[in-house]
Amino acid sequence: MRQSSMFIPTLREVPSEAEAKNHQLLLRSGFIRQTAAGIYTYLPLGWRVLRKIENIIREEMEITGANELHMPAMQPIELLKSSGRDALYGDELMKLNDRHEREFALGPTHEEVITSLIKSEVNSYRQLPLNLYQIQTKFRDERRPRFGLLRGREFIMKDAYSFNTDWEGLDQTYWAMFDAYHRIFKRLDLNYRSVEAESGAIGDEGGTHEFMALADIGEDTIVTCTSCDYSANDEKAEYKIIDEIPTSDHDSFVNTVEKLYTPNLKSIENLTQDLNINSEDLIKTLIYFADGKLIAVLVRGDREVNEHKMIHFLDVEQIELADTKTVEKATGVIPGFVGPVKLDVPIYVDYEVERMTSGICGANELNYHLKNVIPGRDFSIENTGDFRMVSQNDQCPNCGENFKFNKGIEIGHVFKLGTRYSKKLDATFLDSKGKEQEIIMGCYGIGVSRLLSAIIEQNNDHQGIIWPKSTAPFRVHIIVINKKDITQMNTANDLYQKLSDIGIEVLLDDRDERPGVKFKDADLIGIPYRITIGKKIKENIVEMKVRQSGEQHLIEVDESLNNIIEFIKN
RNA sequence: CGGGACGUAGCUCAGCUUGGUAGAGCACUUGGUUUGGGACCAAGGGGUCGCAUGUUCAAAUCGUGUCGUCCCGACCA
Repeated sequence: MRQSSMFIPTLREVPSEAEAKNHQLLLRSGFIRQTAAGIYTYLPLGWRVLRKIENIIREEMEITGANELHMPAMQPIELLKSSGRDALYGDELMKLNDRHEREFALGPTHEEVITSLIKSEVNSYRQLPLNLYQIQTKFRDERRPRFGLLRGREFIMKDAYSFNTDWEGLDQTYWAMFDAYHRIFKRLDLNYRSVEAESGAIGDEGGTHEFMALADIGEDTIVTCTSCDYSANDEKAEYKIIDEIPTSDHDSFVNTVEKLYTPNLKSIENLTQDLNINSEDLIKTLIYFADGKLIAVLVRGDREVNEHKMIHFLDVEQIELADTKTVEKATGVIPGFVGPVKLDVPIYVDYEVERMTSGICGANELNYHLKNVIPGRDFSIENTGDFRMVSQNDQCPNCGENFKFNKGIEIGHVFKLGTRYSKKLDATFLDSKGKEQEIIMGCYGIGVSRLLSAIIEQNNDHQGIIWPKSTAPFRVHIIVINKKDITQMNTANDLYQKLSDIGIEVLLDDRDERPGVKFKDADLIGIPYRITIGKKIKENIVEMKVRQSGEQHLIEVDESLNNIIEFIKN
């Protein structure tokens, strides 16, 4: 491709709308432009890279036996109602009406569409298993679109759906897809991890893994063991439960409960400072709505509640922190002074609190806390479990070694759905004995447009993007220093033609620009190999520079083709 | 959805405090000189200052509202 005829609007300055590195570079190097918050146009270079990513995905999907199809972005709302997901997604669904005032939604994913298709087309176990996928635009009206392509409201996703007759079959498909994802992300040269995960609004019945590209900008935290191969999203992460919880308040268990005057000390921080105590000696009481019902969750003062663990333990759909008014009504006091003693709300006690010898908690009375409160004696420890987030000092649940924490960008997610959707949509088949069974499903997503951001986030320097070979928009960038110099231009054209003939993608900078401009743009765009044709052409020499390492080579024109090919191959 | 910031030329920003006919750099057009790391000279084009409304003789500037964009948090694949 000749650069003079390609639309690559590079920017000298960083647009004020972009904060994240990958977003700045995508805009500056002319890969994307913003149309609205979280909605982008992919310019020629950006689209080229997206197609490369898609093709790698396609190749690996075909290996697993998945077939590509294409579903509509627009879905009748009834379809989403049938699974209950219209309510679950709520305002995140992009809705619209047709001329007959029929309501539609722009698909956030396609479980319902494909399940209803399979329901009408598949009747027999002989037609299964099936694995179908598409690469398509998805819509989610995010509360807060962020970081360019990382969290968009319109984005490109590869979504696959598998249909099996039994759980063993699903297991096979699931791990085949899991392996395919590893191959895909390796081919994309990403630094990533696969982790145990929570399933969110998609839902699962048999487990789920996420694939996380490591990056400080990532919105998720992943926990990995420093010794064994345990790794999990911190939403999911477990830890080794320790029986002995030391409490600094040693002799308190012999004492009776004592009331403390704590005016305006609402936060853990206030309390620890003012009373000169450790946050580990505090019992934090949080009032939640669990599917509309009020509950109280107790964790140690230095811990955070893990709402996902609560959802699983209580077997509910949703859990949400109660507002101040509700808390006041239920406990008689505002948040900050709530405690478990004589509390008229079901109490769920984290293991760690259960093991405390005694603690300090809210008194359910304004400006008062209670001291020497003993779990089991002063409040019920009937319902106990692991209800908290992991922390830096926790140990691996498998081997007991220390954890390492990283930030990650979720680039892929695989789910064992089981019968979650087939049950609700009544997608069944007749087994070999003529008995009606629900189809066992799995689904598998990759955030395609998000990958563009993730790759750049991991591959850049102060000059611009450094594309890995697998996804670079072109393999070689030829720069002609002076296009009016006939020898330079002829050599460039010749080399361009020869490389193109053997299938190497070349961008030829034949623009009438000064050398500095061309060099800056080349570094910004980040094509792996740059060949400069300039004044050394008089000595029959061209230059090659590797974007990644910065190393340079002088090459004789006559040998250039072979040398370049030799070099590019590795 | 809570908190905060910003909106002036295609881009980056100044002007606003103290109201008085809208600026710079880059980009763009034309001509010329240049050509190995974002050139130089000369001459140009381009903005109802996000929108609405109020105050005022007069609003980019002050007030109110609204829309948009970004950041932090909450939430979420």
